[in-house]
Amino acid sequence: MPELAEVYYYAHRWEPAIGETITKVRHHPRARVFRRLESDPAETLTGSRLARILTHGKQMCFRFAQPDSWLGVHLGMSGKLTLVPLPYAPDKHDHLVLETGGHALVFTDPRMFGEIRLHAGAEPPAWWSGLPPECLSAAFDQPTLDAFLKRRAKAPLKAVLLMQERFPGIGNWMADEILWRAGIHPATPAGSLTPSLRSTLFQTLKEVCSDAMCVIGSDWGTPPDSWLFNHRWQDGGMCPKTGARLQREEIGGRTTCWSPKRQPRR
DNA sequence: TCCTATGTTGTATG
DNA sequence: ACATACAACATAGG
Repeated sequence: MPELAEVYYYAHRWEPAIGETITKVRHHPRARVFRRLESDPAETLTGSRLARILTHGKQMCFRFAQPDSWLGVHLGMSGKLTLVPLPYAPDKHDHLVLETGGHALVFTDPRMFGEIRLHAGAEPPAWWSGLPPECLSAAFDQPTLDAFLKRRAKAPLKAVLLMQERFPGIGNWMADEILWRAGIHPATPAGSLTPSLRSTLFQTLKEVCSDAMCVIGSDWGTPPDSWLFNHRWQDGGMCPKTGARLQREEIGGRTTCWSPKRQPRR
């Protein structure tokens, strides 16, 4: 489900538990979400204190102290985090439940495309320290974008924007929103953009990321109808800019929505 | 019953 | 080695 801003939103559902100590850990070790686990959650986290909440694109990291450890969470397609009062009876798809004195911190994910990772020790694990620059950081600049578009020259832009190695946090709806605002057809080969369109794409990408963080980031706000967001989900939607019917088709392996008038195929 | 779903990874192919 | 395309993963809901 979640992209950049939704990930931030869900990560901070656990905020009230900062400073609290984990008294009990419940999990189903055989669930797919634990496929790359490198240490046992109960042994590693019990008695340890939640110190910090961090997010990076679609990745989350919860820092625990005394002893030090790193809990990674990826929500996949259907994952969520919630914080509920105790006592709490775990639901069918609650794969990890951390209990403190007052709260249950719950990771739930019916489809199990999400993932839980865990690393014990003071040094950050590679799965956290090796992430690419965030889209909203200064290190993500125009030359960075240009170089990547050149390397992925023949792939459709829609597929390229979904690559987390360069665009951490961008998902299906954000990619469509970016291309729609930029007026670029999603099937356009990444290497074929003029310098002027590359500049437009860069600015639009930053804008969509920052708008998403403002609207969804801390509370859950629904994006306004002036975005493509509210019109792209099902057949029959209308473009809020042109008033014409939106088109939907699979591009880059994902359902893609665009406005033919604004985003002409070249 | 059939289709879809805000994601990533492994594998095949060029 | 690199880039691209696609099946596979598992479940719920329309």
